[in-house]
Amino acid sequence: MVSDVDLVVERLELRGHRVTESRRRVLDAVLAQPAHFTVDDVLRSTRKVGRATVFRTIRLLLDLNVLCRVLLDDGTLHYRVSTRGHHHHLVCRECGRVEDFTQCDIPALTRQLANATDYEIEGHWLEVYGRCRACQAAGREAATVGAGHRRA
Amino acid sequence: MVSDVDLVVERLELRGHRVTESRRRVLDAVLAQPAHFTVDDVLRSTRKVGRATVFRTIRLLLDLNVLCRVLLDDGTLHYRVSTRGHHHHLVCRECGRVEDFTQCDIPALTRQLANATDYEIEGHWLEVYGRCRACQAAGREAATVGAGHRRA
DNA sequence: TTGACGATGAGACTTCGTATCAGTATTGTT
DNA sequence: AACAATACTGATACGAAGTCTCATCGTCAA
Repeated sequence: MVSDVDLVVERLELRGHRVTESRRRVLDAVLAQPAHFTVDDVLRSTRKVGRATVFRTIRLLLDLNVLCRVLLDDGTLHYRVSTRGHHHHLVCRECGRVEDFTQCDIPALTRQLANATDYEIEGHWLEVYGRCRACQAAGREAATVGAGHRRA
Repeated sequence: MVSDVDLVVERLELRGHRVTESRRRVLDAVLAQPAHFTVDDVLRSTRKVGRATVFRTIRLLLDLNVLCRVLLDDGTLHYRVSTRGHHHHLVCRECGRVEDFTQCDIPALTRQLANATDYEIEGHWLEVYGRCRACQAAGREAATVGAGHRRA
């Protein structure tokens, strides 16, 4: 829904932020990325923008809910253009493809938890990992490396 | 269940790892920590053990399921002695207290998702954030700092 | 046109973690 | 007991990810 440059620009302005050349460059780069990406990917494709500015802009876009964070199961943090409000990610461990989903029954869980613990639940973070259909079909056996989390 | 030094030592030996002085120091330090801690906390309380060894040992303990990782909502990674198998965390945003829980209906979610997406679900990561009873009672209003994620 | 202030970029710095590597300790074998 | 093989260690260099500082610049509004 909010995947369009103009909409983001509008949102920036509404919040009193300036729409500068640098920000536009970062924004273009971000929107041109594949499904998910690291800050480094953006850095590499915005050669005329300072490192700090790229980080600042990405943080800004997070605050504006234009981007969301995707936690890969090796612990690395990626970013993704956020196409809806609250959602979660289903990440393929093999090819890295990401699906969004919203149909988790988290409200029920929240109620359950609140009852059981007396906490006032304010938010949650859920990432699900698996193998997408294509990777299953390709028959490649997942490496199944113990329970360890190692970096790429 | 596995919060005892001897049990961990046994587990190490079973897996063919040596129980060295350094490992014992790290283990003691870890078990002496409060509910959750960073690697740095452990580093500070194990003065005679090398930095690399502390990291290595913590990774080892993760592999042995003696520790698990807790993702705080500011994005920082903490560790916690794992008292049961698969579980999730409910973290108080104010005081940092952590409760474990297992009663989430993730199997149902998994089935649902598998049907809807044709993924083969292999794992997930869920962290829930809120305010514990004590913090609510203390009446301290949560700072409500926009949607930003800032470090401590 | 001037002043205030937001934004920028270069680069130093911090934090968290891994890789390297020479040296030490332990183990099993004979 | 001697030995080689191997596990482990700590110092340190390195790397990735991100923040902070600060002088400078651009833009808006009076």
